[in-house]
Amino acid sequence: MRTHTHERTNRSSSPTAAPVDRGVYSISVTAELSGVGPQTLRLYERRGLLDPDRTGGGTRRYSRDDLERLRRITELVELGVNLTGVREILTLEDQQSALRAEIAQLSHSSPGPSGR
Amino acid sequence: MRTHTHERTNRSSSPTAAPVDRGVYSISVTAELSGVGPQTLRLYERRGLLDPDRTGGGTRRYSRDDLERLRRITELVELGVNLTGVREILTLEDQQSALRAEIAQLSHSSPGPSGR
DNA sequence: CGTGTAAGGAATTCTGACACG
DNA sequence: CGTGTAAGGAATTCTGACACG
Repeated sequence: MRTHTHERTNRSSSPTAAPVDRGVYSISVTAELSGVGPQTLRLYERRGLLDPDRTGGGTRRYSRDDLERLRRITELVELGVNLTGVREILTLEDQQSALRAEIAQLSHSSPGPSGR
Repeated sequence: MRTHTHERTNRSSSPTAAPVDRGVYSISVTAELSGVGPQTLRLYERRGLLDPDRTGGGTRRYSRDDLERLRRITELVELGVNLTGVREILTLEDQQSALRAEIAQLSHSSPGPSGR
């Protein structure tokens, strides 16, 4: 997981997870940036892989975070994983990063034997 | 037809992972116990989902652990995950149990705020 | 530009059959 | 009983097209 936030960042208030990552890209821009096609993006959403924001009018707004997630989806699909599998994997990976964060915090007080 | 073996007889010596779990079931017995069919078991192996022991003559020997893993595989396949996805998921789940074990050990010295 | 749904080609998963030890 | 491989039906994934706001 790489964070490429150069400028344009949120050094405003919260330093950790940024809920400031509002959706800004339309479906057509997202399709162009990702190479994934609008219909496919809608399909991913119906399958529970993505959940972009919506404007009051119902238009999808994809965030930077959504784009990163989409990159991972594309990776897995190219690997040959079907959409149901991708959904499970993303869930597991989300859990994993939570677990790793917990370990990092616990290690703060007592440095462990550096697993892995 | 699912067999709910609630026996859970593993009170031998080591309480955690038992490397004593030698392969004992032939492919036909494993097929019968799991309802998975011999050709499918071989396919799972080629796809990297299972890696049963082999006798000197090359005959597969499935362990209790393999059976448990197979149950999980069946679960995921029935859920609609394809075999490539199942492989990735099993890898992630193996990593997860390692991470959880690490957390459990770290928590021994300093009890955390009960995550999850 | 956005929304959604129904049709069809390409690829995948799995089984039953074959040949052999 | 075990080993392996090639053939074919069923289901899935994705795209281009349609109709509409």
